[in-house]
Amino acid sequence: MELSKNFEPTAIEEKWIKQWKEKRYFNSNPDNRKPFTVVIPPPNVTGVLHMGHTLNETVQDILVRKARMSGFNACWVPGSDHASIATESKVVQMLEKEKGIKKSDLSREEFLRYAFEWKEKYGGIIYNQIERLGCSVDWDRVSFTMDTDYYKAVIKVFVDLYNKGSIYRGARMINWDPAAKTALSDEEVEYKDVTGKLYYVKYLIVDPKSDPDSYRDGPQTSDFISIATQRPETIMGDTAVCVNPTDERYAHLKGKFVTVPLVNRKVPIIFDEYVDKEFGTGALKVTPAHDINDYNLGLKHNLEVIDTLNEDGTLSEAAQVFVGLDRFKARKKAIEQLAADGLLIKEEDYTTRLGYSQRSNAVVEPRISTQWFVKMKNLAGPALKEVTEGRIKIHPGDKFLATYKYWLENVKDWCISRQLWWGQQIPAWYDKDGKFVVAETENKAKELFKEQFSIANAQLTQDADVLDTWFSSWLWPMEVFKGISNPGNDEIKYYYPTSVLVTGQDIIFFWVARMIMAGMEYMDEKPFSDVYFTGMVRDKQGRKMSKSLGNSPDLLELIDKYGADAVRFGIMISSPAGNDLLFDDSSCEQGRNFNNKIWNALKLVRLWEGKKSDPDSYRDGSQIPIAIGTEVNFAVEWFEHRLNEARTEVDKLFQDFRLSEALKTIYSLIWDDFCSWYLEWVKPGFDQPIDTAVYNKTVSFFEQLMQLLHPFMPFVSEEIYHLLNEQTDDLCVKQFPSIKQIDSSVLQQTFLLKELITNIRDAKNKNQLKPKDKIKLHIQSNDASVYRSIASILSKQVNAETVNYVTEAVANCINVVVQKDKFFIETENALDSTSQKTQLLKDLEYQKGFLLSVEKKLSNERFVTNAKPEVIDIERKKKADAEAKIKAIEESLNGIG
RNA sequence: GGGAGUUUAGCUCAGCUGGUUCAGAGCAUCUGCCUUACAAGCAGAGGGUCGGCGGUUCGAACCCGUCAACUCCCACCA
Repeated sequence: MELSKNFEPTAIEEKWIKQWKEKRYFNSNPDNRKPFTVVIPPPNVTGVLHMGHTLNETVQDILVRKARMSGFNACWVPGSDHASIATESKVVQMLEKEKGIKKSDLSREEFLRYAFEWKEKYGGIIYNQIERLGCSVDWDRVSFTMDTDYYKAVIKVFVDLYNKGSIYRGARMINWDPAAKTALSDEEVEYKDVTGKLYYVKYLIVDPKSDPDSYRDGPQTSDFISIATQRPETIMGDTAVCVNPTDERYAHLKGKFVTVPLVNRKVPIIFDEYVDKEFGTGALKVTPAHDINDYNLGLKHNLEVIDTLNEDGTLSEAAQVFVGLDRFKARKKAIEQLAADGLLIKEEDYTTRLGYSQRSNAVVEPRISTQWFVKMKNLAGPALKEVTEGRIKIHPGDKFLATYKYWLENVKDWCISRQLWWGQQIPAWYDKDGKFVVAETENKAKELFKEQFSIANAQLTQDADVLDTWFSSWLWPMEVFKGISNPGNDEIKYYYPTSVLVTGQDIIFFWVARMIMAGMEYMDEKPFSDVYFTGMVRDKQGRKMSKSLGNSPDLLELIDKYGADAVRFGIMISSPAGNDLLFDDSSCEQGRNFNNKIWNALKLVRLWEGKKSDPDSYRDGSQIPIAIGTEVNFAVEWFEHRLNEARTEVDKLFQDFRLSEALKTIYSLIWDDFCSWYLEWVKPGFDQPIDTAVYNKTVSFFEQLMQLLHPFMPFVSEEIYHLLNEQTDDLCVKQFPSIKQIDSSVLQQTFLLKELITNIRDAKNKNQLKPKDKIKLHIQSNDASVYRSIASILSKQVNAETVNYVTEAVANCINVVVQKDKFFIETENALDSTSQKTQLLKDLEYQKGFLLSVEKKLSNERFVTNAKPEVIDIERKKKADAEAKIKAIEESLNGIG
């Protein structure tokens, strides 16, 4: 078969995706092997994979493939998350844009029908991307957080936690998203610094003494108190003004009242330590309905709560003015009005942190509302212990342990109800009087009404709200194996706990911590043993990748351009664990080049196939026949050793989750050791045959290299594996052979050989000799035997016609000193003895300087007494070597004259 | 305001328990090569007082202190 010039990934990827799938290699069922389980962090069903996903998926696939090839029953569960709020807002948008339908015009059932349609249509996109990337997931196990059983499991957990007293319903101040018109959890709020204005407003003081009983209507004094606020539009909800009790500026105001501007309500001046005397004017307007601190103050001082906002962020009737206006428009109006009333003192620029809804990006409004909450304190304890006591290991550990601990130790209750339709509807049932029970079904609820309230045949309506999407995804590692809906089944027993969770550090609280809580609560066992946090993917300039910046490359386009292997390579090569990585197309290019390098090595080896000296003698390549020339034997032995050494190293790196290091190790093993050294060493001369045993051995090495590379670059490795030889198996399920530690005697000689080749080539180059210019090489050494096994390779690599041993200097030659021995390069070209001399002198100077530093160290008494004996021995050896080399160089210099 | 992390060649990063033939790799740059697997390649070269200062040590990129810059997380100051 004719091999193409370069590696062409597209058709090859398609072929292997299909074959792997047909042969069901990635489908897992419980058996006698140890499981290696990974559950995918379910991407949002409506999304596309961005580079962050690409990184996570690639890391998972590498771990899973490695495990599968190492004797484990590897099971990687794919799936997606219904992503309640994110999806619902997309569906709402789509309905308005494409069909002109408003959500409010639809019934819940109708809306959900559209939402499911949408999910079917767009949910497939991410699965296609996962497949194209080469992810070895078990497609029979696709899970979705709104699957029927999954839905039931979520409801079951809600009911159970409620019955245990861990879920409660109550009115609290929560984060309200006025765009999505739903409550949010604390974690769904993102704070950003914004420059706003601080407005100083006059609150006129009312003296009630004139008429204590009707102070509210009492005369206003011209005296006022100045109050700084960022939110003049909430003035109408003010129910007090608060100052610090120790603030002497305001001591005279005890018992007095102020008039709230715009609405002329009289409210008391209260005193509380909470107020910072130094900030603003030292006086605070208290708006219990619209600020968490004010709310707490209100509770403490028993203040009235006036909610002046509607759920969509417009002003409500209670505001009395600007009713129906959006809060930001109302702010403008309020400022204008205050100025007109002569109550606006001044405004100044001010930087503050505002909370934004993670999903709708609307400014979050603190709002009092009745919601469902999970008590977190009890759940947090075991989850904290699993990590602090080391049963769950976080990688990289030191960085995230502290964050994790802090959050769990200070965890607040979790608001889980959302005023949405897309999600699991809360299983609470109300009668017309507002009495309610929590039950999995309506019938069960009716029974409970009978039991608890002695009401038979109550007319019940279900709570309209759905659950936070994370309230379903925290069950993910259990419920993908039906561990909640069908507890104790064979699969959950086999696959749980999973092996490693690979995810972004941004969802450590949203998801990781809560999964551990749920796992401890429902399985009494951690959900995974290791957590590997990948960093955030940024662009070259260090900016976060985002749609709005347009700096996030399209995964499928990247794959089309470079190939999936190259993309995987590109994202892994510069991806230190836990650190952010700056992604750039050029690293994919490097991956593509690597593909070609391998491809070309394949072409070389395939060329040899027809040139085997004795085609039938060896098939298995397990032994080297005696007949092989020593030089080749040497190369084979060396590479065998090198391969095993690298494999040991790679295994160690895998254990530490240092995957990009592992990839670098393999990259350099293939490119440098295999292609640059080994293949050159065993390459037969032009038109020469290659020894069959060496050929077989080379193929075997190549196969092993591809196996080592396979987890990282599955397509090219599988393809090459099959092109190297007729195979009876596929690489993706081929088990790694055990690593033999080879006690190699050739290592010293390899160093020598490499150094010789490099130095002699360099010397030729510096003397204007082309690589193909023939030379005669004379070696002057006390121990010629060390050169015996490498002389043949050496002569070939430096293009020496002859290699012989001499006892004294040879005249008119290029002089090279390597280690302790002298080499004389005889050539027909004219030589420039000056440049040679310069070269040798430079080398001599360096060696002398080096010797000096070593001697200085060794003559330092305190070094000799304090340093470890091994270290001293090393220094002594350095000294001896340097002295020998200096001697050799000096002799060479004398020879040149 | 609290906490964590980062700072090594133009860029992205290695450098594990402190020991100068370790100051490295890959990109990028420059110079030479279409040498019969590979120009998406090969052979070379330049480039860093390891953020600043101080300390511990016989010896520090590595340990300690301090300062600076950047990044992230957490927190209710109008």
